[in-house]
Amino acid sequence: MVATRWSSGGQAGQPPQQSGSNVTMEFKHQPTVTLAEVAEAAGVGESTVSRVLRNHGSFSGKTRERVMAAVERLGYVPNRIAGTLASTGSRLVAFVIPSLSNIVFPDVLRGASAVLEENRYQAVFSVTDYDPGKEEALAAAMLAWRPAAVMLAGFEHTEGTVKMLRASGCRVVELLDLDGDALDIAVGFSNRAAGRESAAFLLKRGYRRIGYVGHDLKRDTRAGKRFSSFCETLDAHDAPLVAREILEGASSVENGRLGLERLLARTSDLDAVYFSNDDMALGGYFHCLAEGIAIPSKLAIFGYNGLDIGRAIPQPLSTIRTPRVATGQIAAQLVVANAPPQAVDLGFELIEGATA
Amino acid sequence: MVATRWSSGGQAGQPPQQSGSNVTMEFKHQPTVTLAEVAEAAGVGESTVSRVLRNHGSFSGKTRERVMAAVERLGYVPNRIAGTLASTGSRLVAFVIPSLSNIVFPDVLRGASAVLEENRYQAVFSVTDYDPGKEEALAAAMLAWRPAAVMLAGFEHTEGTVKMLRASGCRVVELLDLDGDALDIAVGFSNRAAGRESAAFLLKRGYRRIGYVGHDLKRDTRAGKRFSSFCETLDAHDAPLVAREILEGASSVENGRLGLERLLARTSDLDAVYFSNDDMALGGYFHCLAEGIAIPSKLAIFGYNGLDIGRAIPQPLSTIRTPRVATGQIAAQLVVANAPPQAVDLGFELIEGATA
DNA sequence: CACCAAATTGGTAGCGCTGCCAAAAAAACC
DNA sequence: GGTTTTTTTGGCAGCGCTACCAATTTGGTG
Repeated sequence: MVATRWSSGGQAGQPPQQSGSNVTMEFKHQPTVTLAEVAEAAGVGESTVSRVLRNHGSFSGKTRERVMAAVERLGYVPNRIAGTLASTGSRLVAFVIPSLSNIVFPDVLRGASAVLEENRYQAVFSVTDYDPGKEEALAAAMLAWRPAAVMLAGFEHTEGTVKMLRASGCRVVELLDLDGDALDIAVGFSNRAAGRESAAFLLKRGYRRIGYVGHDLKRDTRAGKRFSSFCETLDAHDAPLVAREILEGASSVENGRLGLERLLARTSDLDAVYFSNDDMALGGYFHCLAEGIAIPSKLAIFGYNGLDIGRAIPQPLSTIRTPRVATGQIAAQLVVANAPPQAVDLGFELIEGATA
Repeated sequence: MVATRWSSGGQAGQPPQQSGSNVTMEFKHQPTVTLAEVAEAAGVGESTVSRVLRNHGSFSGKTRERVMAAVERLGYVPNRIAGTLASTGSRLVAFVIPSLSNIVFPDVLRGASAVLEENRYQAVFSVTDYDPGKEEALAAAMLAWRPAAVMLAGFEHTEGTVKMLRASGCRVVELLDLDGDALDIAVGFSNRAAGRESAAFLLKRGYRRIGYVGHDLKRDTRAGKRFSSFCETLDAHDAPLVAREILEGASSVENGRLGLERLLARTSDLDAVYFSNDDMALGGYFHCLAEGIAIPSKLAIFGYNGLDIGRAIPQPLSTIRTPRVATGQIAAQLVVANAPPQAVDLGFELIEGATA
């Protein structure tokens, strides 16, 4: 694998080049049409226009027509900033997520975004990189937009974050975890149960010398919960974890591959390895493919997440499939409906696959 | 691969269950602290508080302390909705993206989000599902938030979208494409060049009987551009495309696998296959693994995107690596700097890999 | 045609903050 | 000490819209 060359003119990081065209175009905001102007043009009052546009309150058919005509003619676009300020409660929903590299979060956003768009809500987001301090800062910044709800990953937040969210008066949804006390609404599944069932499955299949390959557990606390209950279950069945390899940094296929390589270098007689998630597990799978390690006869592999790609490899990956998109959907539905505080358990599905 | 059971209490899709706890908690917005209250508490004027908080204009050290103390004591959180309305120009940046399933877009968001957060901008997004009509509707909804900029994928938009964006007066950034006329700013690379170079590479390697497996081209116009210039290049070298298999729906590993299977069923004597992207190519790769088709001696595989996973499989995938994160970063930087209209070519990198 | 209820409509006070301007206080200077 | 500058301050008019309320029109009734 060789990087041959960079192509097509510009190089990344170079000062941007300008296209030949219109360099002197608009730079500042041009005067924008307001509700008052529409009202004037339509020959009606401001509140009437507002009512027509929101289809709220009563107005006659011909008033409606005149207003819509004026809106069309002037190219009016309502200003939701002003609307939100004037009314009570915004239609913004804030997502404070750990990462966009881990497909889990785009999946959640995808589910939520579909529901929110249908209900004319707007999603805003920021990324914490799994840093609780950054989470606090970003949550604070989010609250400044007075969202209808803030959605966060899991239950582990700084005191400051919790205090702020409590005081904010907006809905709080904690996602993808159920092992802990919810601030308001929680939607997800139990990571402890997932760890437990993964262990139980491997034991049931007769594996006894089990190892673990994972990524940074202090940051990804949900992975940490899976791992600890996985170990507890092994202990309870008298087959304690034989070896572990924890890699710095985020989960990735490459880290999974590297992790398994290192683990086996130290402890070669394992019969199964539990990975912190499917990305890592795929790395392990590829390592075995490349090294000619027979799966699952020589070594079994078990992941977590149930990514689609796990079903497309020659031997379907044994894993636990989590309802990530549904988590986003349900969370959004509850927010839209202003549902009472509750914890919703979406469960998960154990996929037996062919690797364990 | 068998789905054994759903676990841990709840079932997905079932009516949400309530946790035993506090069902009667807060439902409506609690009174929130305003700037005026802080001013009162600190014994200064409103504008003074505003100046201190934004660190703008002048004020004495002790005034600053008193204000900050009051802010702390009351737990004041500035209201950016009001702030934005009162000032000129918002710090919202709107992303109207085709998909969150295709990793390309989370990658772009990731790059952009980092830069935006540093500059105290806020990202908002919505997802079009590659539907130009939906793009128009969502762009309109976005403009209602009076963003500083709207970021879209590519150049193919409806007339209505273009008109609206032009009239909006806000900055427009078109991402991931360079083959067309930009409305304002464009950041990306040439998909046509990518298609051309992919073809040139395969030809240079001596492949002559080349096929294509792709996903829905009408929707993903950038993939369409790559494909058409790929074909033109083959034609120009007297080795026209031998066969193609276009699958409905989004790109996925499974579709790639299925596509190659179908393609080979019809045309078995190909020596190389070009895929619409790496997801599809990985599917093809796995198909070959499963069927024992030797790569690249019996069949070569070439992708597009340069996903990390392509480097972790036993034979690194031959592909073109695109600067997705950088695209987001540069785009965000240009917006933050209010740069003049321009087209920035970030180029791409051809990875020779081991599959072609 | 007078009279009352229902359906429409317009006026206007904010929503919480910023930007401008003039007033007040502090510092510098003669 | 008296000015002139410079630095700090507070007041207040909006930003564009919604919510409330009162005014007006419409429609029906007796």
